[in-house]
Formats: sequence, C-alpha cells, structure tokens
Amino acid sequence: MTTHGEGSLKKVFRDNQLKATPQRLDVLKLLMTCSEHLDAEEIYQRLLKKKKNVSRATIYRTLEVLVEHDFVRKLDFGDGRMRYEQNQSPDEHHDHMVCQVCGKVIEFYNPKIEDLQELVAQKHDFVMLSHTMHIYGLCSECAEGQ
Amino acid sequence: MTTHGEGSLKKVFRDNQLKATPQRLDVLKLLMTCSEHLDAEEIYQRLLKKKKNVSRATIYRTLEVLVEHDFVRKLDFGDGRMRYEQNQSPDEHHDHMVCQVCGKVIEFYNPKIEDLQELVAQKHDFVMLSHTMHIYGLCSECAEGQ
DNA sequence: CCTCCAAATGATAATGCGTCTCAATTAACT
DNA sequence: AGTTAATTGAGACGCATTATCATTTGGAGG
Repeated sequence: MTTHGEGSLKKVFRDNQLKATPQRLDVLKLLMTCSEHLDAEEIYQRLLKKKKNVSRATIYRTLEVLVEHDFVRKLDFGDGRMRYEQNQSPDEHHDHMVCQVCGKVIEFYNPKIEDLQELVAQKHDFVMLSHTMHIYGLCSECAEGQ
Repeated sequence: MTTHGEGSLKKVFRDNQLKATPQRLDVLKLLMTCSEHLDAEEIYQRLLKKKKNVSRATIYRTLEVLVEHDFVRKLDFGDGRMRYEQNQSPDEHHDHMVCQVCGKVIEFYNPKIEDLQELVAQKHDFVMLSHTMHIYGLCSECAEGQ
C-alpha cells in the first residue's frame, strides 16, 4: 500500500468483489494521498475542487465500504461528525491527541498502552475487536498563547 | 457527594449561580442514583414514569450545565447519541469497554494506563484536560454464544 | 409576604450529519 | 456488443441535538 498507480487502487475494490468505479477510486486516492483527518464534507469539497463530482451519498457509501474492509479508519473526536484516515496495518495502530482550541490532531503510538489494553480486556474475558484512545486538551502552541 | 438530601442537591446548583429548579433537581437526582449510562431520551422516559414531566429541551440544557460543572460526564460510544454518567472525582477516573452485540458497558480502571497517558501528553507538550479510552468487542457472554 | 426581573422552561421549529429510496446509469462478465 | 446486478445521484427522510421565543418562575431585595 505504499506505492500504487491507478491499477493497484482498482485492485483494492476488485479483490473484495466491488466494482472499481471512478467515484470510488477518487475517494480512495484522495484519502491515500492525504495525511489529515477529513470528514465527509471535506472530502466532497476537495473532490469538487479537482472537478471530480462525486455525490455526498456516494462518498458516505464508499467510506462505509472502505472502513468495512479496513482500508480506512473512522474516527470520532466528539464534535458531531466522523473523520476518516487511511488505515495502517494493525501493528502501526496509533491514537490521537486533539487540541480543543485549534483542532490540530497529533498522532501517537505507545506500545505499552496497547499491551495494557489487551491485558485489561483479557482480565474481563472481553474479546477486543477495536479500541480508541483520545486525549483532549491544548497543544503546545495554544497552551503558550494562553 | 456520597450522601445528599434535597438540600445538598440544591446546593450543587446554587453554588454555581444557577437556579435550583425542580426540573434540574429531578435530572440530577436521577443521575446520582443510577449506575447506568443513560442517554437523554432514557432520562426523559424514566422521569415520565415517575410523573416528573421535564421537557427534552430542558433535559439537554440541564445535562449541558452539569457537564460544564463536572458533575456529570458525557460519553460517546459511537452509536449516534451521547450518554451520561455521574462524574467521580478525577482520581476515580475510569474507562469503558462496550460490547457491540448486547450493548453492555463494563467500567474499568487501570492506573498504569492513566500514568502513560499523562506521560505521552507531556512528551508532546500537550496539556491534557480530559481523555477517553474505549475498548469495543464482545463481552464474555456474547463471545460464548458465538 | 410582595415585587420584580433575569434566568429557566416548554413547545416546536430548525439544524446538521448521515441514511434511505428509487429511477437512471454503468462495470464487467459472457 | 448484450445482459444484469451493482452503483450512482438527487433528494427525501430520520434522528439526536440546538435554537427560538413567548410564558413562567426562582430567589434577591424590599
């Protein structure tokens, strides 16, 4: 998933019995070449700018499909809309720190926390399928301005 | 906050320059005597059963006020509506495990995770104001049935 | 107790994200 | 190329939450 032309993007869909439509390719390509955490509306707007007219309904449907097949991760930062990021492989799982002033998102990875989460789940006989950790507060810049 | 009659509940509001209305007292009392994670509609329905007619709008407004003043914690389990629980003191902070089959919520507390979160924040010069950790998966009962 | 008024309430309209519907289109297999 | 089930677009719809605004009320000051 590090380097892909048009061909390998199509493969993503075809390997999952999904038609490789131009709309789906547009959404996937955008997410694959973007490090931000976009919401559906932002995806719609960015595609519009590139003269790629994909309806909002199709964007939502495509995102659903990509999330189902683990190409994309759906994130909820508690501000009333979902955000999406490309999904790394499981061993690259990371969590998020969200600045409540400027909205900046910092990604971090802490193996010890990951291990502890697994341990806690086991202790309760809980089968962990996914987990999220969000730290809310002020980023260094916004804290300084204060 | 362990033992309170009508009087001390009123104090909660008055200490914060808020009128101690019967509607607010009804909502607060319900949350204080409930260990579940209720959403706004459930709060509305439970009060109705007790012949306490509080409008949905007032419930939302009261919850907002209680969250602002740290009497109540607002939780987002990703199912499209917010849930509310009484807020313990910070040293009793706990996290949640949510069963995606039956919806059961298991609370847990892990001091090591708490410490690591604080460390991670410091490493990024981030001022942590709050944090949430959710583990999603199957509870022991639902995993067994599968 | 009585008056007063900012604060709070209730009813309902409005918002906003996301999903559903359905007729028209199209990817991709034969 | 022909066929067909999958996909799309446009807009209606659903649902949780917020906003509006006329009416009511808590509680401070007399």
